[in-house]
Amino acid sequence: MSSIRDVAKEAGVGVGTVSRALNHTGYVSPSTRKKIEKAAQKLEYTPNELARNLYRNRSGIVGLIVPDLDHPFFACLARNIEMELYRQGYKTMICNAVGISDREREYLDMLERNMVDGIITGSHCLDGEEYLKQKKPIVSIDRDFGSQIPIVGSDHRMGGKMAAELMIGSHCRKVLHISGVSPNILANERHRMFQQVLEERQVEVLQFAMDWNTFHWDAHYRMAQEIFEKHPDIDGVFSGDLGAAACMNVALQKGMRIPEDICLVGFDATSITRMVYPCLTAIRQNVELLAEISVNTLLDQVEQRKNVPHRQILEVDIQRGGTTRAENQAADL
Amino acid sequence: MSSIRDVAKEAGVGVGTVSRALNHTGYVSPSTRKKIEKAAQKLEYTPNELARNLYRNRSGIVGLIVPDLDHPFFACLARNIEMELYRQGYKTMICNAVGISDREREYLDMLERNMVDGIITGSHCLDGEEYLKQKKPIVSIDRDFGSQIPIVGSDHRMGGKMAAELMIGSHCRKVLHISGVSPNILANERHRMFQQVLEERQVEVLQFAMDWNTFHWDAHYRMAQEIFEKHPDIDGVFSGDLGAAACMNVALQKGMRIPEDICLVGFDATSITRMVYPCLTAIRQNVELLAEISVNTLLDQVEQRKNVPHRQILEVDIQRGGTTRAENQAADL
DNA sequence: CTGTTAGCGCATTCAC
DNA sequence: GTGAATGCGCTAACAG
Repeated sequence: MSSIRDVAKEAGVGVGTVSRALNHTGYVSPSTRKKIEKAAQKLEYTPNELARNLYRNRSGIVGLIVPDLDHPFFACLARNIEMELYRQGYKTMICNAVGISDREREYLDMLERNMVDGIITGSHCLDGEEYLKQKKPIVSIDRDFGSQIPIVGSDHRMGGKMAAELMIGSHCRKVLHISGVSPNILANERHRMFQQVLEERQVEVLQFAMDWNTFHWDAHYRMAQEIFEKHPDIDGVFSGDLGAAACMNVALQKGMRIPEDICLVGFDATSITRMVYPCLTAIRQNVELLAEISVNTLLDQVEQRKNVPHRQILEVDIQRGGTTRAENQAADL
Repeated sequence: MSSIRDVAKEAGVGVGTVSRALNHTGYVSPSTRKKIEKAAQKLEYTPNELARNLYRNRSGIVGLIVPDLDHPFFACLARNIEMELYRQGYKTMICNAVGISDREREYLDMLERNMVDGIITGSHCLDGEEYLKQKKPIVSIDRDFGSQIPIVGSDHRMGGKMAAELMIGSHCRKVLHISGVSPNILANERHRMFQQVLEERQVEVLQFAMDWNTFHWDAHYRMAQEIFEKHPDIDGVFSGDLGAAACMNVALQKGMRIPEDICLVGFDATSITRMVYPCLTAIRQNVELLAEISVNTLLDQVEQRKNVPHRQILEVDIQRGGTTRAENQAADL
């Protein structure tokens, strides 16, 4: 671990010159530059990022908090965010919150400790207050923490409407609606809208609340079993991809035909919707754009490039699969 | 951003005392401790991790390189590794390599720059040489870089054998075997073994090579379509979960019955094998243990706790699903 | 164009 | 018990 000093000594110059030469900042004569580069090479000099960070008081790291990495939507989101951050010269530190609010809090602490330059959070365990205390940049995905923290998310309202219309177009009469329960998240608008549109058309809607912090498959599967035990007569399901896939699995197991006996619509349109057979009809979130905008909104603040809007809502669209009927499509959006 | 100096001034003591008091290291009288704590609270002092890192010459961050976060196996692995690292007081910096060897290389650079204390790599793009140059701790998952770098992985040999016996037990006569191509990875033993066992029993095996660095669903799906076009008469498929699921999807689409017309066995047994219907029979890797051992092997080096074994191979087991026949199970393992 | 100096914030000697 | 001094490795300002 040779330092810049060793290089300076080896090249017979001052440390400042070495710094300028190696960073291509400021003037340095071609001849001394050569000497320095040679010395650096000889000593296998590599700059110490830790020292640089201290001086600059920034780490070039962005914290990303997700509820669970092992969930198709968040895995995909994390991937895209990581790539966009990388493209812009930042590293991603990841935090799997899995319903442990302590972990979320500790990540916020890292903000104050200058460990990370900013945070993008897709988790919702912690009280809004904890977030509002922060002075460094934060971007929230899908949850509204109030005017202080920029939020970016999908148009859940439209998503709920689209899903409802898919149900109507499929002639469903009794649909089950699985929703999480968490305050101030955009997803709530989707749930409200879905129910409203269907009830206007006299379609019965059964609500099924799922613990918001449950993300793994087995829990979804057990839930699906419970659902069909309690409500064997439903003819439609709207849920996150995982919930819809689980219901589909149980329905098939019970010998139900899709979409004749039951229609299913997922939300997110992650790749799992295309793995199951028939492919799951789903409302698609634009994850790539979500990632890009989250990152830019954060970095605009970190680098003080410009002011950021408080709220950015992205369009959603329909991924048609084989779990809804195509006839009589609702065209009056 | 008040520093330890401000606190010292506020409390009317020296910086050294503040440091000792706040870190609970060394003696400090109860009365001055009180003063210091009060001052710290008043100034909202938070230690600057960046400065600490420089002094200690370590960051407490471990780099994790995966081919693609948006792949069920690696997402799950990353999740478990992150949690184990967290449990042991480390943060995880994630790198999605997606076949871009530059990114992998840059991560290795971060090692030398003291940005991360060690690396766990599950990616395979880069030449082994690049890795061998490193002096700081590295742990490889599934790829053998030679005696310098510890490797941890699953017993692919046994996995291949188990899969072969599942095929035999299902009376397959012509199975398609999808394998990636990459040198020095443990998975190669699985491929070799699978073929060997089947050929000993006069079962025909068609090899299908897939680009190792392709991980997303659509590519797998297209591959599956190509496979059934070229080989409509196969009655068995062995592949990674994604490949098996894709083949299953296409087979169902073609009206084939499972497992009567075609049997499928996946490798990894990620949650997607339980999403599809019927559930996919698969050889399970013990991801939790894989994560735990990788982390411990790395940290044993980072913290110089003890010497680590060069090679650690974990058992695999069978997750029985509905895509193979249960009769005539091979019991002679 | 280049060398010297002064911190970035902290933790650890070592005298007192 | 405690304070002052030293340095982790680097960069930027300032004289030369």
